[in-house]
Amino acid sequence: MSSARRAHAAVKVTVDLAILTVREGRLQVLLIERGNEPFRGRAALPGGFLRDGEDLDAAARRELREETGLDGSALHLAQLGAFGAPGRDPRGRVVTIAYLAIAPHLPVPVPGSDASGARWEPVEASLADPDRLAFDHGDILRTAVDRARRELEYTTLATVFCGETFTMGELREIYEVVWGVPLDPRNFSRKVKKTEGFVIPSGEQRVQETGRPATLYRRGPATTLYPPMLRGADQGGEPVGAVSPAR
Amino acid sequence: MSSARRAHAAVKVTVDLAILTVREGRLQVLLIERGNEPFRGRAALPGGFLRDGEDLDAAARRELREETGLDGSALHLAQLGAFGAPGRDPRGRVVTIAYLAIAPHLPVPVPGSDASGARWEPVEASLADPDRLAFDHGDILRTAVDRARRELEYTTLATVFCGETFTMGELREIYEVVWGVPLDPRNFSRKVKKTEGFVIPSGEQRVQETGRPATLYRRGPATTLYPPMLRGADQGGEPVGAVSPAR
DNA sequence: ACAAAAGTGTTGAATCTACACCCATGC
DNA sequence: GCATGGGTGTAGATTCAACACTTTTGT
Repeated sequence: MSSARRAHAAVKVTVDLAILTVREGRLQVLLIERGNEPFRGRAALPGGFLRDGEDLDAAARRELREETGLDGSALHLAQLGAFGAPGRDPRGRVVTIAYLAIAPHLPVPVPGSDASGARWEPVEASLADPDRLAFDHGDILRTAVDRARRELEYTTLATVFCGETFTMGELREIYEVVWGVPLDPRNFSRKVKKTEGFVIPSGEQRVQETGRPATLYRRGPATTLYPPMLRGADQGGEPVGAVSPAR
Repeated sequence: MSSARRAHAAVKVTVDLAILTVREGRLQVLLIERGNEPFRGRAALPGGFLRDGEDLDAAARRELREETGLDGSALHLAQLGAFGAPGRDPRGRVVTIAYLAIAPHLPVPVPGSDASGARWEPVEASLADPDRLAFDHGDILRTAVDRARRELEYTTLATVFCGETFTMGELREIYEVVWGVPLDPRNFSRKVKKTEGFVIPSGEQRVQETGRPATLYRRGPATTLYPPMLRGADQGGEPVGAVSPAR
């Protein structure tokens, strides 16, 4: 217990974004290099302070646009939760609202970026060293990846990793990369097609470098998957965000 | 777009709790009657301001204790997310971090309560009128109930609704009440027992008012359920907290 | 022809659902 | 005995996992 105990702590609120994509066969996250103190020169998730009169979701979309040039209305954007440990920001008491954004396989590093250097990096690299990212961004990223993995099971989230149209193989690659397990192409295809509203055939085909041309699909109207896509047992992890032992 | 647009909005942070239990065959939420403005006399979720140097989770546990007399370490407590729409609190800019707490079937209203009147109320009643609860607490409660329903499927959350020991019938009642669907007692029992680590027999029995005595169980070590408990198709709802159309 | 990727069919194992049936208690 | 809830057995439908096999392209 610290001694300071005035009620109504003076708090600043930031919004931070874990923007994930699948590139080069790996799950990658968009990082910026911090141009200012604290943590100057360190890699960090893009984000910034909440403005007066601004909604949280709007702030997330604005930061997305300012720092990456991406259009928030086209991306999946969902709140992950609040991170507010007292010592997480050396400037003072700062609570951040973390967001998970999913980007389709994008051109490259990112156009119109505000920050010194924005780049994609494989999440394993970012998570390998707990102090690789500024603040508690390692924790946030871990939460984001967990969430993305989980949501692939029960929702159609995987389709937003893909472009406007995509092949069954591309969609399957999303699952394989995010989950880190190989899936049977035959059974995968069958299951996706059988799940009502998951994907709809666009009527066109795409010629591959090799092999038979693949049917192109686009997102269907469904958001939740029933039955869910399975990735086998275990997976561990707390029930989503449990705080107390509760056991 | 509002005109005020200084960066670094001055914000206060509160913590609000949606405390759920199953009582009298219904899913109920703990409400207090507000003793101060704004919304004086209106029903609201318990909560209060974050203090200096205090962790978010610690604040949630403190409010739980202060306002309800419950011991946070014994309850399931998990963050739901942040709610921060600009107009949600007439006192100014207040972002709240909402928590979901699950309480076992408790004695009654609640001992040692701080607030004028704390009471349990069926969630349908609280949600029937969008303005029944103060602030945006209706939204928060809806999110909490959705989350609880979802977590019953994939986690052992149901056991924390029960006391230290419980019968299969009591555990089943949790599912039936929270989901609002009847379940087959025979299949339910079999499935729970087959899921490793969900429950463990305590070796004792409880004599009922009527019928054969029931075996008493206590929580097992598992936190996630595989395979999950199923409640049939649909359910609808956005993919958990999607913000943008993303479609 | 051959490699490579897209797809279809099939089969055995596991699971879900529904329900018949037995067990143990209070009245 | 009989009502009531706890609990086991079992059969048919559905789903899953694994893999043989066919289709369609580029080289």
